[in-house]
Amino acid sequence: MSETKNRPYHHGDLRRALIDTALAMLATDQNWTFTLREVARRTGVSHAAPYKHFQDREMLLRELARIGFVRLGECMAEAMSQDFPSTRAQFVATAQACIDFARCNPGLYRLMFSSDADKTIDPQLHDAAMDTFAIPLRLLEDGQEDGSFRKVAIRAQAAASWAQVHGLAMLAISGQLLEEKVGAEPVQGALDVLLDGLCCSD
Amino acid sequence: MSETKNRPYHHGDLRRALIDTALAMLATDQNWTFTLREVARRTGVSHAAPYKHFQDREMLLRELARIGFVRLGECMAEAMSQDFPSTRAQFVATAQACIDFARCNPGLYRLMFSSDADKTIDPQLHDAAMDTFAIPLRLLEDGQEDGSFRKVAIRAQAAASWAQVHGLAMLAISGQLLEEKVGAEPVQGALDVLLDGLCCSD
DNA sequence: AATTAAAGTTTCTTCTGTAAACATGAGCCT
DNA sequence: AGGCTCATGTTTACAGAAGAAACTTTAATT
Repeated sequence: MSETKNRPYHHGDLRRALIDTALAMLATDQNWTFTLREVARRTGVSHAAPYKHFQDREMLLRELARIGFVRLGECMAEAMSQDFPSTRAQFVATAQACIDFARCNPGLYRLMFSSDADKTIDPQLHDAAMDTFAIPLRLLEDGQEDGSFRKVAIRAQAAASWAQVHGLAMLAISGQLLEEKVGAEPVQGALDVLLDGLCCSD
Repeated sequence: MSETKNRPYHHGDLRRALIDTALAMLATDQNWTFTLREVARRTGVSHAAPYKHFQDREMLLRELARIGFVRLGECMAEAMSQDFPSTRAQFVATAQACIDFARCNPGLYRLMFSSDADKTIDPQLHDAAMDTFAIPLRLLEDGQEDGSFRKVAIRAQAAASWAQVHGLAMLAISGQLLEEKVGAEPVQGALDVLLDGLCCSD
């Protein structure tokens, strides 16, 4: 009760506080159906105060998504920067990092790729997403360089890799990669399929 | 003005009419932010009438998603059932059918995989989705049988294939598979990567 | 010390979802 | 035919939300 009343009129960093509250609600509920008023209430501020920092509810959601992309990028960059016996192992570890991130933050991950995180109307969000996508791209380039990966159009390889990893992440958080459905080590197995190919080429 | 007033009290098939209106709005706006009242208004019916057919707004959305899965299944089944020189070509055509469906119905496709189409609380939706997923699964089984595809755990292969196709569809409708970004024939290229593998095995 | 502008609050309007009570009419039973 | 009944409509009511506008507080600048 010590700070119930003697809170100063000005919050100090309400923008950040609102973001933190919203991220917490997103993590708790695993959805972003919360209202802006509820966020304001939990932050202990009037329902109109958020509008001083965010044009509307959707702008807050896009900021949450942007933060999500930054964090995802950090996770993948960290996983990628360790020592590996092969580029292949490095690829798997980086992919696993993305999928783990989705598993730990399903709500946030869904938001990042939902239509509420429209990258065409928010340059900052767009850039954050692009920066994150650039991380695995470097891995592919290095892999082609050192002979680990086939030398085909890097763009196609990147699209395929990203589609695969993102697709697995989405399947994972929809509960469709459970052991009983898909065997043990489902992600490893699926990544092996991508790495070795579907066809019998040999 | 001929039928403005002399509409009968009972609609006849309001449930279907509401679904049609909602599908049309989804197709026009490419999002499902429409309100239930607006759907009712456009269907020419009072704002409470929909509740006689749908428990709440989310239930209508799940029904739209269910219809989406049925239609997607039809598209893939049709593409798959044609004559092909190889199982590989059949696989590509089926994948393309899914991605084309997403391109033609981006709003609906997004809804189908959004958290508003929660398969864990709607058995009918869950079943429709499973029926659709089963279609490419048969293709993989046949491909393993006839020696076109590697004989690895079918579940892992299915997960990888589905992840790849769904991932590409999502990238496509996010405008991230444009020629200038990803080269010509981006989908074909990405699918080739999956089919042949990322690694230099040969 | 006075002024200003950013960051809060209060108040108000318009909308939504949803519940409850009421109205209509199509189909069935006699 | 006459009347019941129930699914399917409508009307009315209400709580809560978005967002605009006008007002208040306080930190910072001059």
